[in-house]
Amino acid sequence: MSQTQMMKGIIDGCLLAIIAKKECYGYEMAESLSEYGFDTISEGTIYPLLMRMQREGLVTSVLRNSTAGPKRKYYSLTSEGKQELTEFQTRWFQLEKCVNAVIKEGI
Amino acid sequence: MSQTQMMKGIIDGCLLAIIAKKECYGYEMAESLSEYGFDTISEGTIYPLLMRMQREGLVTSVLRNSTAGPKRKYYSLTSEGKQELTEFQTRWFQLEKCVNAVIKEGI
DNA sequence: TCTCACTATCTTGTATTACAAGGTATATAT
DNA sequence: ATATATACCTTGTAATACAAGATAGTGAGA
Repeated sequence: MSQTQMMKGIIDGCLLAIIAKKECYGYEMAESLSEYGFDTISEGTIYPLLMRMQREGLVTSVLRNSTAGPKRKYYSLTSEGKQELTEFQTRWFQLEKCVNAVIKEGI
Repeated sequence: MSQTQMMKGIIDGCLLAIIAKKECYGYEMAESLSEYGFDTISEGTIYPLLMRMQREGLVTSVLRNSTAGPKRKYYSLTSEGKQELTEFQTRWFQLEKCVNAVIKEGI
């Protein structure tokens, strides 16, 4: 069992939460997740997720010039994305409650 | 994004926690997880996980007669299993902290 | 008796996931 | 020139959770 496996399905929601705070690009999100305390999350994980969420209509993107490298693809939430974030938060709090119940209490 | 995806990698640890409380068999663990508030977790999920964890030396099993159906395969934690449970708890609390930070706070 | 419901385990096939590894390309500093 | 940091993307792989279904024992009621 690895930290990796425990992450499954949760990174998506965290990316939505990060984008909700401010318009943001993939490379920046990877750094942001590290600052929040996550183990380094590969760009090979993040970029496909962003592309899938765009395909699903949860986010939109625009290219903007950077002063320090190639163009950045900035993502924003759509209204569907905002709704999905809300639903993710609900699922997360539910999961948190259940796992803590199993871990901490006796039957 | 589904509840399903968010579960990935977490069920293992919850099973270890349930077995730690008392010797337990697969079918019973499925019911137990429901009582803890989890959405129904398929037996097609649980049995392969138990078999994998046995293969990895985290649990052992014994067959015992049942008064109400076929024999039950009761699982117990090995010392490796106990250690893995401890490590799972550490990883879980870390994950919990990080996800809540992303969801709740601004940068 | 026979059939239904419940108990209990396991297998097969599928979609999805996270990632390592590597490729491509731009900008700045040395 | 070349190195470093920035920035995006693709390919191939191992693992995951599950739906669906196979198999089988037990007990209750028609």
